[in-house]
Formats: sequence, C-alpha cells, structure tokens
Amino acid sequence: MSRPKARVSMADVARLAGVSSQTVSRVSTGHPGVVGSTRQQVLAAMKQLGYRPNSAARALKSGQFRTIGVILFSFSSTGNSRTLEAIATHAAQEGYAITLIPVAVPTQDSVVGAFTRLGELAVDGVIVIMEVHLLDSATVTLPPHVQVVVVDSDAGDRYAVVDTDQADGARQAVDHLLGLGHRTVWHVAGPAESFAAERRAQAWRDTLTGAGRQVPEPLRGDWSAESGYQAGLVLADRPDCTAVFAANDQMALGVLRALHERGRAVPGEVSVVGFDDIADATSFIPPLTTVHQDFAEVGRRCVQGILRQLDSGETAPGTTLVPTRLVIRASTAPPPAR
Amino acid sequence: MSRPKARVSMADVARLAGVSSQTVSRVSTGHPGVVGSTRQQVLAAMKQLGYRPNSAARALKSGQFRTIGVILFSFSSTGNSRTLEAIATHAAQEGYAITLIPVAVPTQDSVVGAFTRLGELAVDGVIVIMEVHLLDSATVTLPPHVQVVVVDSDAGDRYAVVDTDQADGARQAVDHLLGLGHRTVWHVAGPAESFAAERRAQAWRDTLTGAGRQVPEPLRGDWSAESGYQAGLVLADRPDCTAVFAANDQMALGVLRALHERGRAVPGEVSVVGFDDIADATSFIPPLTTVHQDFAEVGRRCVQGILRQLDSGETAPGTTLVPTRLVIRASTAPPPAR
DNA sequence: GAGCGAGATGTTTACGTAAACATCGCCGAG
DNA sequence: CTCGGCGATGTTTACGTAAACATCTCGCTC
Repeated sequence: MSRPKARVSMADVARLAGVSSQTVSRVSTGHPGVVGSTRQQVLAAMKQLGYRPNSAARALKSGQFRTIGVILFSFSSTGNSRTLEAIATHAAQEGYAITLIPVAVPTQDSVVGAFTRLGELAVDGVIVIMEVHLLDSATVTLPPHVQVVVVDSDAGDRYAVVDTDQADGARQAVDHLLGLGHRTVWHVAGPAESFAAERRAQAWRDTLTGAGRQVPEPLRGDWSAESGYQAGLVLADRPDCTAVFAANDQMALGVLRALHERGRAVPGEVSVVGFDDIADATSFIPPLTTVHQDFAEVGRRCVQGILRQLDSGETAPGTTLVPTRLVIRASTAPPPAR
Repeated sequence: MSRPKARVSMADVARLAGVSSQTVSRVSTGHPGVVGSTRQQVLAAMKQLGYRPNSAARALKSGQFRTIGVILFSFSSTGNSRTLEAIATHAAQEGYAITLIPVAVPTQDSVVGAFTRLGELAVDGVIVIMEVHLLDSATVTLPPHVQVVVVDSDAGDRYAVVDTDQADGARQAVDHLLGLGHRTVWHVAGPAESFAAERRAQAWRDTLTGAGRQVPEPLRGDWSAESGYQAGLVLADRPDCTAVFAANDQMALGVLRALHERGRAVPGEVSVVGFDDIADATSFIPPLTTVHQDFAEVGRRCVQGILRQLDSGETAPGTTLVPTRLVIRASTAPPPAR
C-alpha cells in the first residue's frame, strides 16, 4: 500500500513483470504485437504497483498533448457555459482534456497575452469562444502546429467557425410575431461588439424589410437583464409598440419587468420574444416564447472540428451552422384590437 | 518567417546566441546568475527564432505541471460557473493553467472514472466542486502527490474545504422575514444529495426553532425554476403561508411565478427570499430579496488553498467559510394585516 | 603579484516514454 | 530437412529541459 518511493515508472513495471519496458509501453498504449499471456502479466504488474503513465513524458515523446485549449472571455453568458460544458464532455469522450484560458478583460492586450501564453501551453488545438476581430486587430501569431476553431464569428474564410444559425433564429422570431398580426417588431439588440448580436439585429431588420414593414430604431443593451429593463421602460411608454424581440432571454426578462411595472400586459398588450431558451425562461412571468439554441450541438461540432483538423494536420476554414428553433410559450399573442 | 523545421528548442537558441543551452534555460526560467549583456543576446535570439518553452519537457524534468484540475458535475448552476471562472482567473494570475474534468452523471462509477483519469492527467492539484460523499462511497485512491480542495462539503476533517457560510446566510434570510413580522417561514429546499441544500434547510429549521416558531414541513425541489414553480403552487394554496425562503434564486423565480398565477401578491400577501444573488435576480417580478454569495471569493480561496498545499507538500484539512450577506430588494414586506 | 573566492558560464546527466531498429524463435513451404 | 519469413520481444536512442556539478574568469586582498 505504502509506496516508499515516488511514482512508479515503466521500468518498475517491467522489472516486476519480467519483461522489457518497451513491452510495457506497448501494453500501455494498446499496441498490437503482444501475446495474451504477456499482456496479462504486465497488466497484473501495473495494477499491483499502481502504475500511471506519465503524461509529460508521453507528450514529450509523442509531441502531442491530447489536450484542447478553450479561450473564453466570459462565463457569465449562459451560452458560453453550456457550450463549454458540451466541449468538455465530448473532448473527454475522445480522450482529450480541456485547458481553460480565461481572458479577463476583452482588450487587445489581454487577448494577445492569452495567445502568447498559448504557445507555452500544453495544447494541441484551441477553441475560441469570443469575438475574433479582437484577434485580428492584434498582430497575433498562432503557434504553427496549433489548430483553431472559432465560435460566434464571421471569420469563416480563415478559420473553422461553428455557430448557431443566428439569422434564421431571428427570422423565425420576427415571422412569428408578424404572423400573429403585429404591424412591426421592436428590437432590443445586444452590444455592438458582439457578432451574434449584430447578426440577430441584421436578420430582424431584413425580415421586417422583406415583409414591407417599417423598421423602428433598435434599442441597445449589453445582454444583461438590467439593460433590458432600461430598454423596456422606453418601449413601455410607446403605445405603438406591441411586439418586442430581445436579442437574448435575460434582456427579455428585463423587458418583461419594465412592461409589468408600467402596467402593460404581456401578451395582452405587448408580445415579447427572447433568444437562447435558457432553463429559467419557462418560469418567467409569463413563460417566454424564445429561440432555442442547441449549445450542446455547437460544443460537439467544435470538438469534432478540432479533432478533424488535428488528424489531417491542416486548417479547414468554413462555417458550420447549427439550426435554431422557435419555442412558443405564453409571452406572445395577437396585438390588442384597436 | 517560415520556419522550415519543427519548433525551435533551447539548443537552437543557444547556437544562435552563441551560448550554452543551460544559459538559455537560466534566462527562460528567470534564474539569476546571467549577466545583462548575455541575457539580452539570448532574449534577442529567442525572439528571432520565436522560441517557446516546451511545457512537456519542462514538466517531465521538474515533476510539476503548473496545472490545477477542476472536477465538477454540473455547469448549469450559476454558482459552479462563477466559482469556476474565479478559479480560472486566479490560477492564471499565479501562472497555473486549469484543466477541466467534467463528470457527466454523478454516479459512483463516473466519479471513480474521473479520479482514475486524474492519475494520468497532467495535474498537480485538484479542486472538487461537488458532493464529496460520492467520492467516499467509492474506494477511490487519489494519486499520492495530488493535493485536493473541496467546495460544498462537510469533509473538512479529511480535506481542505472552502465554502460559503450557508448556515449564516439562511439564518439572515429567516431572521429578516421574522423581523418583518411573519409568524413563520416556509422553505423550498434543494435536493437531498446536496450538502449546501441540507445546510440551508438545517439553518432555516434551527433559526425558526430558536425563535420559538412553528416549523412547517419543507418542500423539496431540485434547484430548477420548474421545481420551484411546483412548490410555489402548493404554497399558494395555503392561506397561512406568508413568507417563503427558497434555497436558491431559480426556485424562487418559480415560486414567484406560481404566486403570480394564483393571484397572490408579492410582497403584499407573500414575501419571498432566495439564495445566490444571481445577476437576473434584480429583474425578477418583483426584484428578489436574496442572500448574496461571493463566488469569486470562494474561487480565490480554492486556488490559494491548493497553492499553499502544493508549496508545503502536505494536505491542510479544515473548513474555510466565506461570509454571505442579505440583499434586500422588493420581494419582502410585512405580512398582510389580519 | 600570488592566491582566493565569487560569480558567470559550460558540461553532464537524468526525467519517462515510444519510435526505430535488432534479435530470437517458431512454423510452414519447397 | 532446411531456410525464409513473420510475429513476439528486447535494445538503443532521442524527445527538450533543468539540476548538479565542473570550469573559467575576473577582481580583490594581503
């Protein structure tokens, strides 16, 4: 039980099993060419000594770490956390570990810093969950052997990009509201730096224009419920506003509260649609109609993409879109009769 | 620009700078005993070649990975994500990387699996964010050189434990409600497996008992807003229920919705207090009075604890409590006059 | 001015693994 | 019956780094 020395190496196992360390290596890596009886012997010795491969030595020899780095700016958005979870789960299934590279402030400097550190990090590939234009503005040179996949970006020409089909989701939301009879739809947009926010806003605008509707001036939030509340106060005072599309569920929550405080009934007088379908959305007052994002699928495809690039050894630019779907709950209804 | 060969090693830098590789090593690790001019020369050569230390070789030689593993069961709880974020940030500041070890299902098997993998993982220490009794039930042998810190657990006698002061938070919540004049306080508890849930429930019970109040039968949820809604429906039908303490904010959200649907005014007829102080709590209808948890501080102390153990080389059992504080918003008020 | 010590730098070695190459023994074809 | 060949196993070597030890060069003291 009490191993007096430090950790056991292949040599120790080899000695006990009466074979060469190379044979132990073969058993350990699952290589063929070891006969059953020998294998059993080695396995027994491993177990007895509590042998654990030394990943550092393994990585040094093989040049691979079997680790994927994830650079992300904020955990606070539900989407990031859920995507990260899916990435971690799928990476684990493939025998890869995940190394977290948090970027505290999304300034150019800190992003460069993160990528510089990256070169020293034990990582085969990187998944970037953040606006990539921050990377571009910085003269960042990625370590040549590190592969990259980006989430939430328009850099599909240079990197492999995985993203939710933001545009189609926004279109579904607006179409739903127009279909209910609303004359137009107001929008509470996300921050201008966010590519996702811009895509949703653009699709909202395009859909209205395509339907020949008037496009109101969008209000801008920062994804937080509080910013949604501020926007909601403005909208609540506009009697002509009967339908609101918020760029995420948290801002929708703020809008709901503002409307409630101002005494405007949802969905009786004003309809509200969100984006994300966070778990809590079913318990908003009223339960929120929103666009469901499949974060798990996004994470899955990220890992898939990285592994493919790692196998082939070459980057595979292009954008993969994960479909969205509108989930209709109780926050939308036809506009009030005039 | 185009390096024809693979990555550069110390030997390459040494050759270009006209020094030995050991001198390069000294510069790279910041060791003293290298005169200024030599150092400059080496630094220049490093930059020209784009040298990056190979962390695998470094780890192999030094026996340290400068990496902390984080085992967590669920990302979905806000607390876990926020704690993880703080851990990642502080670890990065100390020059440590974070490796994520997700445990998909909290069964004994998968936990054992995670800890088995751990032995092969390039990790100096581990922070466990999850109920530790799952570890106990399994005959898990931690790799001897790996240090452990646990969050949300009562295993302070065997491990270093960092936790929020759950009991005091619950006490503050209950005292606040009693202070407003409520005769007693109902409780929507978290799942029985959760140590945090149990501690909050126990403190709720103790505080009521200590004040000589009647202790109603607690309702049990699973942390989700939906489960809070179900509990809320039950409570809404009890006219004697004027104050509810929910074990987290999401369940409180569900309670609010149930009360709203049943036409019971908050806080006019029923007061509600949550736990966590998630960002959205300010935008609930009405804004939620809740117990604020300092997740960032929890993360900070976890990293601190691991590093201290890593330095000293010995485990330091004991529990560190991070204080909580009640944030009073608009969901609590004196009970209705009878 | 000789010797000594301290600081700067170079040389050797080992960390644990796995690829490449070497060897050994056995079986079947001719 | 002999030899080629192949499968199983052993031996050598290199991965990139940093600790330990060796050497070398000064400047200073007596």
